[in-house]
Amino acid sequence: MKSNRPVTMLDVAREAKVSKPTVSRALSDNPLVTKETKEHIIATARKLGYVVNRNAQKLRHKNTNTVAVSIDFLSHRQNRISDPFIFDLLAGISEALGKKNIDLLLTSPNHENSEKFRNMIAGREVDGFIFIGQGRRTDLLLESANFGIPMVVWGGTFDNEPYCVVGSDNYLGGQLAGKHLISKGKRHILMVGDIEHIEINLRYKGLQKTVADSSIEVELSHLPVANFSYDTAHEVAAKFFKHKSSSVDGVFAYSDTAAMAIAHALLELGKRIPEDISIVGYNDSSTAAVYRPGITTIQQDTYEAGELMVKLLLQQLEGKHPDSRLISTKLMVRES
Amino acid sequence: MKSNRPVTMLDVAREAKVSKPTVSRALSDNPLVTKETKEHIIATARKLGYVVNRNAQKLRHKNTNTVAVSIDFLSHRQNRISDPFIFDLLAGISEALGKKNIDLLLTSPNHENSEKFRNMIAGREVDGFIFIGQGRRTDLLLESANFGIPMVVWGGTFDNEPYCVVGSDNYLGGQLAGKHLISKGKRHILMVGDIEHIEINLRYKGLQKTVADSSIEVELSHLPVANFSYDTAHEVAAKFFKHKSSSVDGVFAYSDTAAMAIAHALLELGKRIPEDISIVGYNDSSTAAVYRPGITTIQQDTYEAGELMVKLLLQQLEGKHPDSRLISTKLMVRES
DNA sequence: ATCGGTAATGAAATCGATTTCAAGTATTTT
DNA sequence: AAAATACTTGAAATCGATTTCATTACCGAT
Repeated sequence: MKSNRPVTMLDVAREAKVSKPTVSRALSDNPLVTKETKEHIIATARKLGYVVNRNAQKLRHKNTNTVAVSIDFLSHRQNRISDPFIFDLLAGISEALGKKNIDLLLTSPNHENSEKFRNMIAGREVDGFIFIGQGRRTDLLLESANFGIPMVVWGGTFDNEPYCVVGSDNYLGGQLAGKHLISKGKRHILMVGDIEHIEINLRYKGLQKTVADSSIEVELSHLPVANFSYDTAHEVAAKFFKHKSSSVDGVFAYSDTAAMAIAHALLELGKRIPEDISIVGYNDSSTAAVYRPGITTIQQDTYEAGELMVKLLLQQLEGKHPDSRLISTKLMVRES
Repeated sequence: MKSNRPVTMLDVAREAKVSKPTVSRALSDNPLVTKETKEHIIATARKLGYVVNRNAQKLRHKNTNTVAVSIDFLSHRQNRISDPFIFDLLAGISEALGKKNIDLLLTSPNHENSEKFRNMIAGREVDGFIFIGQGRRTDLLLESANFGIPMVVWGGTFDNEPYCVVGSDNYLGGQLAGKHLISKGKRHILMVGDIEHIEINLRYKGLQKTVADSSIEVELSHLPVANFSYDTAHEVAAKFFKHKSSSVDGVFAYSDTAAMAIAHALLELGKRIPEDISIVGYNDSSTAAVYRPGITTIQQDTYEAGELMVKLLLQQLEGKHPDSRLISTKLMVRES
């Protein structure tokens, strides 16, 4: 006549002929309890199949042991060819949290305001937030920061941002791309992307520096592209290279998707890659590897990124105010 | 002299000069409370910035209102070119749960056993599980099912699986691929993939049926590939098409990644796509769209999949035992 | 033999909500 | 006017753990 009521700590206490507090202490390995009673209690707990009720525990402990990761899936659905990079980042965060035994609550932003985030903190659902892939909603991020929500954001750092940002070292990325192209003998580099965009601007600055420091004379020009889609990049590149019989022999694109689109356009115009024009992308998205020609790109260590974001968030939970940080980037050389 | 203690229901009760239960009822829109007191209470709650403590609520309610989604990120890290499809699926699930106001806890399997899953259920952390992208760990899934964990699995259905599976309609997918190739005038179709694999086997059966039903005479053969990576598929295809000067003019590959690898190999051998050989992939991963030539593939509605998985899980939580289900698939025609 | 100190345990309070049940008030019925 | 019936409300119990504080038992020191 087994009842369906879940096994509670009291059940274990009764069975082991001790009191509730002793069971609690034994299971949390408190030194107050003798080794013998501890073992006995652990054994009976296992025998009864006891599992601690996390909600009761959290209520009493007042800790949530949970971090929210916010991804804007809706905006991602809209442009389907968005970076699988976000997924890699999520994997890195998941692993880092898992190692510390912290739960990961996956959430999407409320599209009106940041009240949802505030409520999740106030309602003791989560201790803090990691925001990835929502560069376009800085309003929500600023609101959240104003509420005093512990948070780390993936993206570009701008001066004095009111929250902690972790992002790619865009400046270094630009330098790496420049050095690579120059070392391949390219003498006229075209930067494709909107340099009003903070992250891309930093890459451009890095590229500029490398060109300026080069012992060889290298020309640098720039082609702005407003929109992030494959098609737009393809169109802009096709137009640019068709009309101008330019001397450009190296391209640094704002993303791998753009790099592929540009490669596509160039091949259609009969150019050879990399003999005539060499292309470097950004992100090392999984697409870059299987594309033909393989896209040379700037790779970011998503594992390191996840670890770092989690670390910085935990520091905030301890009351610290860590600065924004950059993660290392490196060049991934492929055919292009 | 503002205290830092969080605002509780008792604070609201005192401020509004009513009792705790009345506040509780007012906030949950219980008809027992008069409209006036309700409004008054809601107003003071807002004034004090009160947010219900979810842990206390869950403890008392005994519901968790949370579903776990398990993805094996580690195995994904290993083969980097794994389907971004998993990400799309996750997005679909996230949206479906969000609509029903259910929290999504993202978790990874314990690599030894399924005890972690059991504890999450017993510890009232989550009500049930959705498993995606871990077809290779059926042992964990079976263990979990034996524990009586409410669960839905993404993948291939096999007869009498002891848990609820949602997957692509592989048989229909095979038929669609076959019809497409035949309509493009192809007369010798090669199925590439391991037909011991349940899902791929179903696609093969669908393809066979279509070939058999065709008014035109069509030859069908099969090339097994053990491993799921790009490189293996490329190698196997290169060898096959180099040695055999075969009559194959249509290929149905087990995935988009394989389709691209095969296309790659064929182009290297000087074949034209689709003039000489036409290729159909599977999954409509984001790579398939940007690849050149664009890969014709079988698309699955991930939005629908997410909705369905959530629906079936909720049915289980109501004590029902829904059958496994297939989601609709359709042909996405591109250049290949 | 008494005292002080330490080690191990348990009774009761607590975390912050919800629910049960009793009680009070207002309204209608006879 | 008394009784029966609704409506509202609140006191106390409850969910399942942890923590505080008091208590007991045992040891060595005086």
